[in-house]
Amino acid sequence: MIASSHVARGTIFEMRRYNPSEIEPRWEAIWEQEEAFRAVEEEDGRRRFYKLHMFPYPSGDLHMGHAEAFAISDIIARYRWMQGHNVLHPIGWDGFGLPAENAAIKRGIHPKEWTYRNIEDQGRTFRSYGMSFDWTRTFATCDPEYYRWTQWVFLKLYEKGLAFRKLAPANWCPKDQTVLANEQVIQGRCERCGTPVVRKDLTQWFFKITDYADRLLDDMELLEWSDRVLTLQRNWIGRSYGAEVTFEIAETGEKIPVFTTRPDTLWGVTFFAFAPEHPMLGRLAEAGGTSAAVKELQDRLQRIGAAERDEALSREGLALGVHAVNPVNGEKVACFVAPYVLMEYGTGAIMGVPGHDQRDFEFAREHGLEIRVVIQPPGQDVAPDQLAEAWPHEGVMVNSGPFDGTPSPESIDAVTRWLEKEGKGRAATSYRLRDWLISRQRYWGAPIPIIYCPSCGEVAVPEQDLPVLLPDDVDFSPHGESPLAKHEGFVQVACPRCGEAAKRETDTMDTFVDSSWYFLRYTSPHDDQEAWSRESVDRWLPVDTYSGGIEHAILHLLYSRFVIKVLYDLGYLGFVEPFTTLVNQGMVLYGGEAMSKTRGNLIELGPTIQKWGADTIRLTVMFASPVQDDVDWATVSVSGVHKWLGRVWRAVFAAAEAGSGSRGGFGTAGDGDAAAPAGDELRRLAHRTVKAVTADYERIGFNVAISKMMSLTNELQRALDGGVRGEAAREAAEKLVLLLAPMAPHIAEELWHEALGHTDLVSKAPWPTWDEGLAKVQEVVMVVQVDGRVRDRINVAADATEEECRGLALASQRIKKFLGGREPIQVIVRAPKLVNLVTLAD
RNA sequence: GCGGGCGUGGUGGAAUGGUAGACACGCUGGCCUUAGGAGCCAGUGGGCGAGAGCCCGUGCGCGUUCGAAUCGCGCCGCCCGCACCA
Repeated sequence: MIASSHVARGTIFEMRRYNPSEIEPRWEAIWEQEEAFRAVEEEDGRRRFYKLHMFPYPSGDLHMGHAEAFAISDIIARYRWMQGHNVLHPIGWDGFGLPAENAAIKRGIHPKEWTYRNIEDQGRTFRSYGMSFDWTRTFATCDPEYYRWTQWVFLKLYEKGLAFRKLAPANWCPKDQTVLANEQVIQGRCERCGTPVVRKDLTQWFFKITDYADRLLDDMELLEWSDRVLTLQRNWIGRSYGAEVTFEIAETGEKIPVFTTRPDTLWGVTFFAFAPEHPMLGRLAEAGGTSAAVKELQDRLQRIGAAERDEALSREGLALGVHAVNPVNGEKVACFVAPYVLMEYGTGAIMGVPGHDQRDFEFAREHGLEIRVVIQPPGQDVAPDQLAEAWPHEGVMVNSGPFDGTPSPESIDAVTRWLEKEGKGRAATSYRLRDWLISRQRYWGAPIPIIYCPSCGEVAVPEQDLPVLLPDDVDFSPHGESPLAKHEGFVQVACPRCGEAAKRETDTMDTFVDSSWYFLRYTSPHDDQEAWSRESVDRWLPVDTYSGGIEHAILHLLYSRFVIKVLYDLGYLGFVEPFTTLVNQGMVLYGGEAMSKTRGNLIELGPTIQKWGADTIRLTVMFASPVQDDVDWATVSVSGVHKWLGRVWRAVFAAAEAGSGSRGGFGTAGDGDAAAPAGDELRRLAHRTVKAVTADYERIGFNVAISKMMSLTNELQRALDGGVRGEAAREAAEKLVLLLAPMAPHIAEELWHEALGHTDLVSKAPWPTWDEGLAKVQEVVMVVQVDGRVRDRINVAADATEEECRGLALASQRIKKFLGGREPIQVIVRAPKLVNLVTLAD
């Protein structure tokens, strides 16, 4: 018994105005009191449904972007409750991260205080938005009770050899004396001070995600995600098939492999090039007598950023004075150092084929190197000096010794097999994906649980010593190394193995590590014995529907998939993909631009709810466009939706009153027979609407679902005005309220109790059903076409046969007029909707 | 350059290969009201017509089909991602 003051049927109805500011807080309090949306851990025969939305970053309060995203999540969760599922719909916060630190530096308050204050604000706004979260399971990733287990996950990867340190170039701002994440480098400059960023080599921690490249690609077939996101991930991993071919340096005898996707162009190699960071370069330059010039080039590159390097150096290069021997024909070609060769991809060295690669072509032109045609476009005979650009496409091999005449694409396999047989190379696969750099020289993150001992070396913090607590009293302004490095109490530690004085790792983890496993923790959020209970995780996971912004299409989703696969391999989980279905919502724009604080066009959610009510906002963002499309808040009509809710309010109260008097049954009119057919029609419409709207909920077509509910509202009111009374009116009103409940839960509860007199929560009420017979249309408008043009419309019974339709169409006076005596040469009948009379021969 | 997506009224958007523009916003006219960010009614793709109605119309072109916004091919334009990835 929840309703405090529901009005019994048959009493005098008091027609109140729709007043969301009075209704909404009341129902929010009731849901919370009743723990209406608490996921049930025990087995109770219901299907479990895990609805997750990407947890928010606690910077400031919620804005309209959150309004759109979380409305989708909440509607799905509430719909599943009404479908009789046991729903897990949790919320937490991605608490660590740079913005907290920067905001804190700017405002002079501690990141912790700033973060937890924002979490509190956001939580309050979520409640006033009517979110059906299970509030008993909430946490933030910056809680020590949480990051303890993030550190534990790190240790599991470390034990498996998947977390390791290596020297790697980082983005370094010389002014701020700090390492920057890629996202903080805007066009080669520091996002904060505008100083050009330089490369600096630092020893940093990585996760070996590259080991999982194939599985991350191949398991995509298990996912119901949009092609868009899957393609983004596929491109990001960037798997290429080809061959590794070993060249030999003529002067030193050193062997150096290169990766190529086009082994069929091997006879077109006219030069060889190394990346400027290639480790062999020093020795080769020495052998070639070019050490000074090479050193000068390397130093210059070191000083400038990656972006500038791309533009300024384009096809620059320097001959090393040594030669590489092409294994297929024994030719010696000149070796270069060239900045367009990347150390990070393949082997850091390339074979140069100017005839068939545009970059090699431009390089050859620049340096006066030979251009050779070894793949002839089909049916053509192109001489090298006729080439205006490289020919990277398919063709027939020429000037290629034993392979002359071999057509691509078979030529690639043929040459690869030959290389393997001759011991000159082998089939190989290369990836664009790099290992995941997780070190951050920052304060506000989870400390990496590693200790460096002078005797024992790198030692993992024992599990029972977790968490490695982040100290509060730290000077977190940037100084070029982690702020933790200056905190003696943190750094100094006894070696867990030998007890000697040792030092802690002072870098913290990338926040993407925190968010790569948080969805597991919701299943047992307060467990202080283990990160998650295997039993509980197996019950709830994988997530049934995961929703969130497209901006996380690559990093967060890829990292989570990777971590889950590792944990599966280690036996901690029983599934390989965390998120079965993914829904990406569009952005909320303002005047065609993304909302942002700096632009000053950020519409906050809290005040907007104050003004219109949560239900109106939820419906407005859902009605404005399909969920995956953007919404421009500058052009939406909040008042249109608000007015509709007013009509729903009045119609449902009126219907309840009209339905309370006579209980005579469906279609019975209170005042006269005239309304009986209208009541019958209303009833059919109600059933038809339930069927259609249910399908819309299933496919997440919320904008269309709303339009159908609007139509039902309009017809209900019209029917009431036309004198419809009794069950027909009441049933239509009930079904409307039930259909509306996931989207506008507050007004739905109020009407369910106050107008319709129920005592249970509509939020947990069974989803409305429909009668197929009633939902079926009785009479339809049949379109009669002559030669594909609509010439008449005839009302026919929905079950009219093909023969009946044909007869009606041919009997039509209008159609006779259009036929003008001609006999149709063909009659297409699609009973009962369409007849097409064809008179034209083609 | 490569990959993906998208082009429908003044606007947001509907439309299992079968009535294009549902449902709204906006606008126009009218009614009601002391008043209203209220309510109600009618109209609203373009052209022609007094009207019944006719013609045109989903970026452009070609095609498949009795029939195309929808399927295929070729353009044009816009958006997003990656970008010297060998």
